[in-house]
Amino acid sequence: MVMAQPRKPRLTALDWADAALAAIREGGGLKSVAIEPLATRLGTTKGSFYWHFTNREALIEAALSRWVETNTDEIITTVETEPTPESRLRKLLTQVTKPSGTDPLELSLLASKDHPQVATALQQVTTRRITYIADLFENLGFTETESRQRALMAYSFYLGHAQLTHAVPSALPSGEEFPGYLEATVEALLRRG
Amino acid sequence: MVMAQPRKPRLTALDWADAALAAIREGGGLKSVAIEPLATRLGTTKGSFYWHFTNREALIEAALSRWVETNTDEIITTVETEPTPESRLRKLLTQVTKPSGTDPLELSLLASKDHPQVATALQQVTTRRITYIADLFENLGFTETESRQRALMAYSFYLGHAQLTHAVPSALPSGEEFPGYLEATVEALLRRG
DNA sequence: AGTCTTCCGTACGGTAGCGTATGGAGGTGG
DNA sequence: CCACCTCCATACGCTACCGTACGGAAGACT
Repeated sequence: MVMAQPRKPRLTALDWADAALAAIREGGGLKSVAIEPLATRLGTTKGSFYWHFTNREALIEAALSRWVETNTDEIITTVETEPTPESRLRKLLTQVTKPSGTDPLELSLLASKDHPQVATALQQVTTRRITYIADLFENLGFTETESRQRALMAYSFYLGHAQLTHAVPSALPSGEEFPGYLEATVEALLRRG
Repeated sequence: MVMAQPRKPRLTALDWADAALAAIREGGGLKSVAIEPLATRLGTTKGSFYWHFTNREALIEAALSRWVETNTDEIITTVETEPTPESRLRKLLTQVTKPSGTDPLELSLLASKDHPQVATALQQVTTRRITYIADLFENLGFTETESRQRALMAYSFYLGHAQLTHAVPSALPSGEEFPGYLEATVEALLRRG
């Protein structure tokens, strides 16, 4: 009798790219994109990897491209269902500041910002996001300069908050205090001179 | 005739600790605290290192202790010369947001936050700073809760701004636009409901 | 001067990962 | 069914670094 074998699956380049992203997420940086450990994790060997990619850099390139494409869109599309610009901004900040709202992958990439390919990926994602937030403020009636300023404040706040969430969570308001904190922040961002 | 020899200096543990901090600063993370390269840089060998320290962890420990002691004090003391709480807050934000105002070492440590010793060091420094900023707000007449909220906003903003400064500087207001941006931020933090 | 302690140089073995070479299994088309 | 192509396994050499062992130089002490 033949047992249902775990059916050794042939891998694709995408499988490797996703595994690399998972490794970055969990390992906290680009350093954990190591071929041999990844191979073990995928239940295969380096032989597979070097068939699909020429070297480690190529894998990183593929993984980062995949990240740039897939990460921001989903958040923006969910936020876009909100009716008014203000509710969108509120929803956006609520989403991204809740403890589980920040993908560790993002912080891992910030931690690896010295790597040139990561730098360009961050560049793209960051400018895109800031532009989107600035548009929200413009739709609220702020001037272009004001909008860009407040978008930057909001995004800087988000980045710092994400850092604190994962590095010093005890410094943040907990549980029931949190909504008030977030509301105070939104107010500060929306209040006019 | 005897040339003035470079006088081979005996090293101390502190020399190694400082070299480690420099390596973290320039290398962008804890990973660049590597004994053999450090030895080369100090013009010595591993033999020296393993005399002063038992292993790499001990060096990291020493370096981080040194950082925790020496980093925040200087900034706070300079700021304390300002007369009013508001001018102190303004000065503080001005200092830490100017492009050269953020020590890359700090970002390098945030990038290595997964390391347990780095985590505790960050914990100490962060809570100390946030407490100090919250005190400033309290002296401005805000309630304790408001003060803590705004201190967190300010500190999160600082962290995010630091990230952007070093990762995507092109996203930030440049040159002559910067003072206005900073002023708008300070206003947002100070404005009352 | 002789001894003792401090500090460092050097040689060694061990681990982790990159990249290469090469053979072979298993599916696919003629 | 045979030749071929796709994909993977294995073995190898190479680099970088950690930690240990041990000997020796150079000042300090008497």
